[in-house]
This record gives sequence, structure tokens and C-alpha cells, in this order.
Amino acid sequence: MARAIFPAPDHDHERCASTAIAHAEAQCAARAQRLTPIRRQVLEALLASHKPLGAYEIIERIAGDTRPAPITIYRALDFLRDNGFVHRIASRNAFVACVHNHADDDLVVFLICERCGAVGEAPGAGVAEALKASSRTAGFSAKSPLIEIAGICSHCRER
Amino acid sequence: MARAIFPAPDHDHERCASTAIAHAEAQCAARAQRLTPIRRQVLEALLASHKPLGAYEIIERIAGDTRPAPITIYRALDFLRDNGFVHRIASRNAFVACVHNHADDDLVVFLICERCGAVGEAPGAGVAEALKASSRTAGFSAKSPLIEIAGICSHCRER
DNA sequence: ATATTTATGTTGCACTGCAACAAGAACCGC
DNA sequence: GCGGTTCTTGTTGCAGTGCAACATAAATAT
Repeated sequence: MARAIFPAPDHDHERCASTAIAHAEAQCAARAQRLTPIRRQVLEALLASHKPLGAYEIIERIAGDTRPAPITIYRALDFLRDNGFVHRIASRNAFVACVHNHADDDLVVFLICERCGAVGEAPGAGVAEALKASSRTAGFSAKSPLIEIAGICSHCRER
Repeated sequence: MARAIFPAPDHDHERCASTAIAHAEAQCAARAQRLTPIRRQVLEALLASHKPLGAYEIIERIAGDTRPAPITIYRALDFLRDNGFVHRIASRNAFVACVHNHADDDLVVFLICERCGAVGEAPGAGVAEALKASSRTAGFSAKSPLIEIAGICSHCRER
């Protein structure tokens, strides 16, 4: 189980990336949205790293003969986030591809390894309950919970 | 109880600010740390607003005849954060004064009102348990959980 | 009093994030 | 197919974030 959340350093990137792309394509088709070349490239870049990337890092990775402007990246990211293919890691001002196909408003807990930079998504069902209770006490109607935890991941710990 | 978490719009700023300053002074004295004029000014600016402020907003508010450089503000913020007097609201790239004297590694849940911008700190004891369990399952040793929830606060909702 | 630590000033820069407008590409109805 | 609408991308520009690196000043320690 522990291994399921943090991708092993030697796992098959190719396969998990192509699965995610396929999922994105299917979702877009279903919603009549367009996974344009740029959007696809941004998603692929994030999938290929499994770590949070900043806008400039994304530019680096998808730059060929031409360099996309930052705004282009941000627009692609906005699209990908709106459709749940990408998450923003606020504590790092960075973005990471989602590999979990969770439902729209599922609560997700991001576990961020301080050593290798990997990000795991832990299911947050139990946490969600506690959070709901906590915010209700404050007379607060919650919308989008953001949970990010820094620490050391299982793979880095083993060494 | 609901009222305790979000400061009422008409509450006594003066008093709650001076209490927090006094607390910061005491803590600094106890730890042989210096609450210098700049650090104090930054803390006071944040206390006076009860909303998250960005670095430039802080500069605006403490600028007299001279304008402190951004780095000066960031350094003061680093100090205040290290000592637990100020929290960073990552989802907004902003900072807010802490008015709760919680213990060093207490888990705090930030409730951020999308309408008025106020930030409440809800106690997160129950959430902490669930989170610990969740991250342990992932073989993850957690350090500093960050929980931010956007929504509508009790005061704004009443209208 | 001098050395050491600690804090602030100064300069400079890379990165974030987006607004506003222009131009191009895809889709729709006729 | 054609023109109009909508969606997407390109271009320019800018305010804000966040900090590195070095110089200077202030406080503490010896």
C-alpha cells in the first residue's frame, strides 16, 4: 500500500503517462473540450516528471525551436486544472499532474517529499469528515480544501 | 463558538493587537530573540488588518519617510514565521498574523473567506489524527501540514 | 576594547501570474 | 462553401513574489 502512493523511482513512466493522457483525451471528448497540442505538451511534461514543476521549468521542457510565453503555459494550466488533470501545489508555486482520476470535488491530501520532490496523493476521506466538522463549527461554508504536507517519502526514507 | 474563530467586523482591534504584541515580546525575551522595530512594524501591520497581506501591501502600510525594500519585509516575515507569530497563506501568497498562541507544531486549519478576505484559524485536533493516519499509510513521515480552505465566513453569510 | 554574531541596507535578478489586445483556428448555421 | 461566432494562441507589458550576494551597522560576547 505504501508503494501505491509514491511512485517507485524505477516505475514505468511511459505507461502511467500514456494512461493519464488517454484518460484526459476521453474526458475532453466527453465534455466537448479540446486537448490542444500545447495543453497536451504541458500535461505530458508534468506527467514525465512526477514532481511539481514551475512555469519556467515547463517552458524549458516543451521548448523546441520556439519558446512558448509564460502566459501560454498558464492558460494551458488553467485548462488542465479546470478539468482536474493537474493540481497546483500552492506551497511551492508549482504544478503536478494528477494520476488518480478522482471525482471532481474529492478531497486530496498532497504529500510532498522534501528530499526528492515527489508528490503523492493520499486519499482524504477520513480527513474530509473531520475538516467538515471543524469548519462548520466556525460557521464556515467550505469550498475547496487544500491540504499539503511536507515530509520524507517512503523511498527516500529507506536510504 | 462560531464567532470566536472569525473576528467580528466591529471587534476591538486595538486590544487584540496589543495582546498579540505582548505575547510576541514575551516569547522573544524567553528565547533571547530580538523583536526589532522592523519586525514589530510588520507584525503590527498584519495584526491591524486581520487579513492576509502581500509583501507590497505590508510595505505600503509601514512606509513612512523611507520605504523598506521587499527583502527587508521578507526577512522580518521569516523571523516572525520561525517564531510562530505569523503564518503564510500559500494559496494567496500572503501572510497573516497569528492570534492563537498555539504550540509549535499544532495543526491549524486556515479558513479563508472569499468575500471579505478574513482568515480564521480553526483548531485541527480531529483533522490531525485523520491526517496522521492517512500519511502513515503512505509511508510518509510528515512535518508541517498546511491546510487552507476557501469559503464564506459566518459574518459574510449573514448578509 | 575587540571580535563575533546578528540585523539591516543596497543592488540586482529570476520567476510568478495575469491583463489587454491582436491574430489565427475550429465550429455552427445557412 | 461562406460568413459569423466562439475558442485558442501570440504578443506585449507589467505588477508582484522571493531571494542571492555583498556591504554596512548594531548588539553580544570575551
